[in-house]
Amino acid sequence: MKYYLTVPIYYVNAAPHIGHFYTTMAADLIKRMKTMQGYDVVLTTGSDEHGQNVERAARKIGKTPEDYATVISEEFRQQWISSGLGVDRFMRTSDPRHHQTVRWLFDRCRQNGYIYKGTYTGQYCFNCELYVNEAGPGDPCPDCKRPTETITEDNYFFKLSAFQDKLLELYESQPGFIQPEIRRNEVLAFARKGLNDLSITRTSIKWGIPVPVEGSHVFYVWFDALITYMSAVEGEDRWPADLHLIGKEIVRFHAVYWPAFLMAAGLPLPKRVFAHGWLLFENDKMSKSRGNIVRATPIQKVMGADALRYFLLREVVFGQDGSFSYDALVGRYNSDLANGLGNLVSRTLTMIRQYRGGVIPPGPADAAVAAASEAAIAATLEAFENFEFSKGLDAVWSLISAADRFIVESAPWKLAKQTGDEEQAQLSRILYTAADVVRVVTALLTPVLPESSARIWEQLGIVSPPVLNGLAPGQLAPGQPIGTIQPIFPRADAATAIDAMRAGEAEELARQQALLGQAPPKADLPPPAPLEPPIAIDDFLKVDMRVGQVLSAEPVKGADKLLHLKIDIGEPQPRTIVAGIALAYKPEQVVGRKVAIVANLAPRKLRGIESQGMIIAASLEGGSPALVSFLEEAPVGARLK
RNA sequence: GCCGGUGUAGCUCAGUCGGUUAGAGCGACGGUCUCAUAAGCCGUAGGUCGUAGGUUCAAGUCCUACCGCCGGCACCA
Repeated sequence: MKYYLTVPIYYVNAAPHIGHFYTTMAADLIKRMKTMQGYDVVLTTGSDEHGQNVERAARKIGKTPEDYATVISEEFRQQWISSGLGVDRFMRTSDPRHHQTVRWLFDRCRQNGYIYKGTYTGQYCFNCELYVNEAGPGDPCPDCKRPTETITEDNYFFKLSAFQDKLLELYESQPGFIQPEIRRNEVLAFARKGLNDLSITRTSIKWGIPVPVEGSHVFYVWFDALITYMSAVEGEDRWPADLHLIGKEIVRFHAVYWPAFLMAAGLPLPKRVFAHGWLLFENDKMSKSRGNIVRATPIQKVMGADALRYFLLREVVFGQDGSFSYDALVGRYNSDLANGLGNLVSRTLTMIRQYRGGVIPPGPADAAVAAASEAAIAATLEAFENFEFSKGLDAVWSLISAADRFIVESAPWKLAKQTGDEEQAQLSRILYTAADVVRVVTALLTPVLPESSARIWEQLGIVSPPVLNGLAPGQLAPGQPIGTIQPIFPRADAATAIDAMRAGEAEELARQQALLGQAPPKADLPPPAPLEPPIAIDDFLKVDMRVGQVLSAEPVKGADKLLHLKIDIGEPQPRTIVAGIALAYKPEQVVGRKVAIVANLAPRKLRGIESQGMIIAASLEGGSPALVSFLEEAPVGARLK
């Protein structure tokens, strides 16, 4: 039985962070689970290396795109190795074998009549490498908001429009093709609206896969990157994939374009596309501009690789957005792993050592506990099969909790003080029951906690760990000696651990930035607005700017952006100024504050109030203002020049 | 603007086909055992189930409107 799953190949424009880790770790978990069920599993990922952004980033630090991409690609590969993630094939889009597969697929689509050559004139976003059909000259890109540029170029087009019906039929006939449901609804809505043909080549880019025959064209990113799923296993009889595991932001490419490409080429389609949600950092979207991206490595170093895996799978409902925070991580670790699992292992083994000389005593297991084990096994496996990892883990922990309760209720330490045969046999059964739960729990957790479960097997004295198929309570073999007892999850001091993670994070960030070139690529910052034409000093001096102090501020009725300000600039009467800063500043935040105003601006009525000047503020991303202020003492009325 | 999702304890979330007194974990507080990692176990507090209507013998659950948040599409800048 074969099982082929993929995670996206990652773009070398950024170094690996916890978001990349999340997807790949989930795939590793599925792989381990399938392997334990007897499948022959292959997991692929790789690096997406082409495109103008990479060209630019490389040039900025004086490297060729190849060299630059190689460094970052290697960084990703190392990340998976050091995190213990079982990536079997790693395909780089720059790999000649991949180029061959892309060109082969293109030829097949063309032979089947789904490729044609056309001319595109219109707006183009160089950052996203995206044609913006609807936009007019100068309009911003709908994705990244940078200005688009007008271009005219010859392209090859893919007849996506020809596949609307076939795709809809696919979604209908295979309801599980796109999961979860919410993503499926989106794709359905998108496809039902009608599909436009897709330009799949670019002449404006050099760094890419050359289109057959046409020297000056290279393939567009999505007619390149997706195909690594095939090129990675070329000649292995693996295609089609059983599962593409992706983030929700690339659903359309995987659920619409990709099956269409494959249909056009007459190739089998993947069985399933599963899109997980985003990882937020303390409830904010992680982004470079916020500077709140977190890396996996420092967390793993402090808390252990398994702790991070456990946290992400337990805390975040797979498929939905979820948030990561150091606090929550340490909390989960202490309450679930240390106090729960770790402590159960420890107390069970210690009693076996003390009361039974370190040898697993004979059973049978307590009937009620065995029933709880059986229920937990079924619930966990079913949940895992449906990728409901948090639910599955919940079921495991309810078994751990049942075992703790059983131990307290049967109080083996009291029986240990009694010498009667019946009491001693009873004690053996209790210890056996507890140890058997540890065995069941550890087997269920093996795909989730690979390192820790290996250590538990060792301490339990089990040489060949059980597989998931056929796992049942009461199968622990009595008579075997246990190993050396050591804490699996020592309790962590929150403050110390969090400090260590933050410090490690800062180091790791610096290391990654060095790899990417001294300054990290600024590609995601919009270019500053173009400068106004030069003016003479006299022109500037016509603008009379003064230091003012806000005396009062109140909202303007019927306008959510406006504040009605009274500002003292040293005149007998304070100025009335209506400023569009209400979204960024509450009235009480500006009262008393020194600001800079344009004092000789012609008055203007805003919402019925005459505004006698304007307040100076920097215009930030998204249009929100940042008021100018003074570090030194600036007397009211002083002129700015 | 259209479509979809969502709103339940301090936090994260369950809650089936409408059916007794709305649950769990974490956190807080109190008690208790001693095998265990200051762990475990028992208990307590904490809820106008977003708001307002409606259907019903009965509504967290179904319907309508509105509000908040998230997402998709369209639009605006």
